[in-house]
Amino acid sequence: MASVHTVTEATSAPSWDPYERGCPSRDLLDRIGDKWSILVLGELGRHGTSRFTQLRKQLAGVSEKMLTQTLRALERDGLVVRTVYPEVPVRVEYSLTPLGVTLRGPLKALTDWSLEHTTDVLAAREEYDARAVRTG
Amino acid sequence: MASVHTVTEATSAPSWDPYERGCPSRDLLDRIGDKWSILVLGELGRHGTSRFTQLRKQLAGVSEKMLTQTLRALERDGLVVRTVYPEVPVRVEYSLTPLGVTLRGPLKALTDWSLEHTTDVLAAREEYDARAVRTG
DNA sequence: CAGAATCCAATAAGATACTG
DNA sequence: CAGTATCTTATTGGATTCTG
Repeated sequence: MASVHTVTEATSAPSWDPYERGCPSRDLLDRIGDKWSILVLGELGRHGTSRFTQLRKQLAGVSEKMLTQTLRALERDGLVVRTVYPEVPVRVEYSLTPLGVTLRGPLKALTDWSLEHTTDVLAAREEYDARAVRTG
Repeated sequence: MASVHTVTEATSAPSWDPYERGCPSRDLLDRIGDKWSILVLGELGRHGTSRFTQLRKQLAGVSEKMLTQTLRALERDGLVVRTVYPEVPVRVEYSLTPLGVTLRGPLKALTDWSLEHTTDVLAAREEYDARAVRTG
């Protein structure tokens, strides 16, 4: 999966044309397709708002680094908003932007599908692997 | 971790439990989230059936290796079926399985979203980057 | 045609330590 | 708390060469 963007070279203009060939802009699909984005978006969609540490626990397994990167990327894409409360110690809350909310539907369709068809896929894998063993 | 796994060892049983914590099974999301799966699925969804070389052209940019890997993974997951016609030279056709067809809806929702909101995301990125520059 | 095999460069991911 | 910095390992992706 591609680039959780190495930021540093703020390429203002993308070199691809989102309209060419009706192509669904790999760039955007990559973002939601990366390792944690869907999960983060899902959590914020369900929870409404979460703090950094809270998210870390909910996503069980994500490292601080990855969570930060994912959150930053989502923020940059206008899907998530980061609010800092200058208390002591500082409190930071994340939630979906209106644009992020429009992604909830499509995302839910996807996670619903995965929940619904997990057993099918697992079965298919077992059969495939079994056949592979027999075939050599 | 023994570095002995050269991929080739058909990992029969996954070590995670898809039912724990109502988690939307990262394993499945990972599959469709990888670099080419969505595009391949999309092509097969639109086209109905495609041959290897045909797919390579339609996906413009995929290497043989990646296309093969993606196709194999999708086949293993029961989403794509591979049919070999023992002609000379051999002809191989790929198409969606019934299970794969059930993914069309969710996937279309996603690609439609990306088409619809590309400009929004692009605008958000520019603003974010502009602010980053000002902020330092 | 439709891959398989191999090698190598680029990225991503994770662990750990440190900070305002 | 909410990160940042740094280092190391693991995984990806692509180019190339070869084959039934």
